[in-house]
Amino acid sequence: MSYNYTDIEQKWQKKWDENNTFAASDDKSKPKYYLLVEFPYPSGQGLHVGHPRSYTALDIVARKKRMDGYNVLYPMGWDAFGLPTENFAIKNKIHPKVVTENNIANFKRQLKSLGFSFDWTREINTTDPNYYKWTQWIFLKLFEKGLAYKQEMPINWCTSCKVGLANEEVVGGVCERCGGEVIQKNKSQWMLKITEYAQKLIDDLDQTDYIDKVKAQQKNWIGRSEGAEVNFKIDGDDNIITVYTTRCDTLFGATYVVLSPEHELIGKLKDKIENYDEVKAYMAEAAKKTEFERTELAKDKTGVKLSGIMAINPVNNAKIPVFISDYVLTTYGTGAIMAVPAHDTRDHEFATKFGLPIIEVVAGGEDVQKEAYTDTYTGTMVNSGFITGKSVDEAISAMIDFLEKEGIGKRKVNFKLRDWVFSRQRYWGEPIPLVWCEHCGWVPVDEKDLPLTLPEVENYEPTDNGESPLAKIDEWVNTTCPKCGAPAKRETDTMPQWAGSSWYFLRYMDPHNNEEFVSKENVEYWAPVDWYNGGMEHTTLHLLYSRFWHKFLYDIGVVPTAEPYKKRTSHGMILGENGEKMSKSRGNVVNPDDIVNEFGADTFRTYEMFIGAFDQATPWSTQGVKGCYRFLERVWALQHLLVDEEGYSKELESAMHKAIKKVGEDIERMKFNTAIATLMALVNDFNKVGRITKGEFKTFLQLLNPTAPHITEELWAMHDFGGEIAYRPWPEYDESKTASDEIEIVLQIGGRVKDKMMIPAGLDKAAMEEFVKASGKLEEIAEGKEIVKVICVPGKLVNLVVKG
RNA sequence: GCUGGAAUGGCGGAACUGGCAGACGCACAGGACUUAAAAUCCUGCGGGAUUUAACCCCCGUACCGGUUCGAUUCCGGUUUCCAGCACCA
Repeated sequence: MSYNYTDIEQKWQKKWDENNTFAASDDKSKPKYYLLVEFPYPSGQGLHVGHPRSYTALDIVARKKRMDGYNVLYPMGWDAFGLPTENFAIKNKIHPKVVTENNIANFKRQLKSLGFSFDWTREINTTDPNYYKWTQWIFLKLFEKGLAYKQEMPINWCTSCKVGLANEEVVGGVCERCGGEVIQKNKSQWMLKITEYAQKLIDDLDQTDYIDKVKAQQKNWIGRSEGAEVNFKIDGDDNIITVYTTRCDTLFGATYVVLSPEHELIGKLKDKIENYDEVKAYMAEAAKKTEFERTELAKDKTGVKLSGIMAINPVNNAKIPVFISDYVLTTYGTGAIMAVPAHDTRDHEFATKFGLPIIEVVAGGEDVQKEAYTDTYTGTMVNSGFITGKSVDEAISAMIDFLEKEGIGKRKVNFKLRDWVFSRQRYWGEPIPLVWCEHCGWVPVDEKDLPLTLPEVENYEPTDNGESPLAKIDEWVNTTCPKCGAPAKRETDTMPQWAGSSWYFLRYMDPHNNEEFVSKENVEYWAPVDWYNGGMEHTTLHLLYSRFWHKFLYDIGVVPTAEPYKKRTSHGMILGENGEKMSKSRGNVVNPDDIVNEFGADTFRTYEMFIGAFDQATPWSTQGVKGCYRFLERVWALQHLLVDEEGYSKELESAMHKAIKKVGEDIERMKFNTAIATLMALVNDFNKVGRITKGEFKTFLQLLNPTAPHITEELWAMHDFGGEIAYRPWPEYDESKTASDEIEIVLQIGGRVKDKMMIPAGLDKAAMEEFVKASGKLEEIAEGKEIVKVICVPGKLVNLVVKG
């Protein structure tokens, strides 16, 4: 009988489905293990081979953990709000809800065809009103605690999607999703105060077991810097310019001050600025540029001096000029800087262009008139009054003490992280459950009236004036104030796609609860997620947002842990066969359906794990898939070698124990490729020996089961080994049996292998040296040369140092 | 520029704490089976020198240097590539 993967796989998938084999148990007395993969956005393209890399990996871990006796939660759902669905709906005149349903059906079929052990009884969908009721509820809690606020501010506006974007969604000056041009546009937007959690989001990374690059990238994005704010008086005026600097030790070298073109002081000083027309023109010019243009044109510094305005350097009372320039960002620090051209490249460039003085205050560089000396942390202060002669570190703390004592400055920590723009002017998202009342202001919709559902509309096209499509539906917009009953209007913006995914891992713990977003009992049992795997592209978006929401929920006492995810790992991308990123335009996309049809799900899963190091990008190889198919065929053929004998045979006993240990450890370490290599080597061993005992076959099937569940269950059932592998404990190994009685060691001279010999296992260093010396081998390989030194490494080798 | 990571055969990749470099797979070559091909099975497979053959020898983990009895692994420096950030004061 040959290996008929299609029949086998359908048979077992049906069985698992009907029996809910992998539903997490409600038995809370068992130890739990919560594994999470990012739930997909059900796009029209269907599953990509990149999705199953993550799903298969944690499916293997899930199956292994079940065999280890854990109550495993491994759920799946749909992150289904979002622009592509809406755009498709508009183009094809189908309701987004219908598009979503169709896409989900297709995704689900594909996922099931791969035999993942998801708990489908807990499936969730962010667009389901029973789900987004709680997304809205959490938003209202944020609003209640003052963490959601509406503000008129310049936002990133995608001209193609006609929607505002969060900073995290703008990549290289263009829209992350569609690549369209992003401009700055003033709009009144709902914002979430993620900045309030900036410090905690950094600090609490210490409690987590995230891979280093994720931690590094999050810290980088939050961008903490320590420095000081310093006040500069304006000569003959009461206004003060406050600047932010990380290097207050260089204050004696500050020869001018620069304001961002949007700085509010410019308006206040209007009457005193002699060249206001010129200044105004520059401001207008800067406002027209997109943020991208401003940074792209960085090579050439531009700016205008505010004639008639002089600032006073507080440490030496020098009168210094004030400029506006777009190289100073309004959104960071105070929107104003003190310029130290001797020790900052940008300031140097600007000073050179405008003929401003350059004063060296840290010694050690070349000629600061020619080039800024920026590598200054080891230098000594010069030309710096009371801090002259101090090291940079000493100078910084001395200066901060001075500033605080004199009341002209203070220590200050800044973050690059900005508040989260939370409004979207689109239809296919969660309605923001707030009502605007002339008398009461923004009033939350009553909790009992949640969910506030999306109205049925004819037309969900975005409007050119930046209003949400919901704004056109009068009967929905016009309502009464929940507080005073007066006529009022609903907020018409919707939430961004990131809202639903910011807490979904909590809903899986209790997906059908109508009273609470999750019951206390369940969240206390299941939280936190033990292991979360997902793409690096979500590090600064989803991962940061969901940590923020979770921390908030922790602070209001509804979840028991400060961090949502204990461990976070990330898989590498699967590239096209040509080594390029897979994309439709490059024509190198591989469809999982084709692979499943031609080789089966078990082959697909095995190949995806064997393809290369899990955390690294690797090109797809159709030949490689065939190799994995051959392996499974050889596994199928093992039954012809089966002999009626329990236990392990003498010659393979050690190999079996080693394999159990290695495969188990490799799964924990995400070394799936070497776990499979071990199993392949084992099949080679069985063939070499020419027979396989029942004990060996059983153990082998169990070790392979997490990777290739269908074929292994089938072989197990065919040979009446009893029950199903999925419910059996993981095989045990005996450490003492992983070593053979005799081991081969290497004899070296000067680190070069000269010979090998067999010695008894388990000898300590002295005994080993004794044994090797007694064998006479050493003299033999030394070939008459004098042996100066003998280095013994137990169980490994003997190295000689010889003379002559 | 900053932060993180990587570089090993024709290819994907192994090598746990410094101890036999190239596991496992692919591709390729030769052989068996076959009328033939495919499939399958067996053998070989980093480079070089040498040889009837085997043994043996030399070089080799991006590059230069160091530490060590011994370095793919540790240290210093260089180059290239990938990812993220980027006028963040």
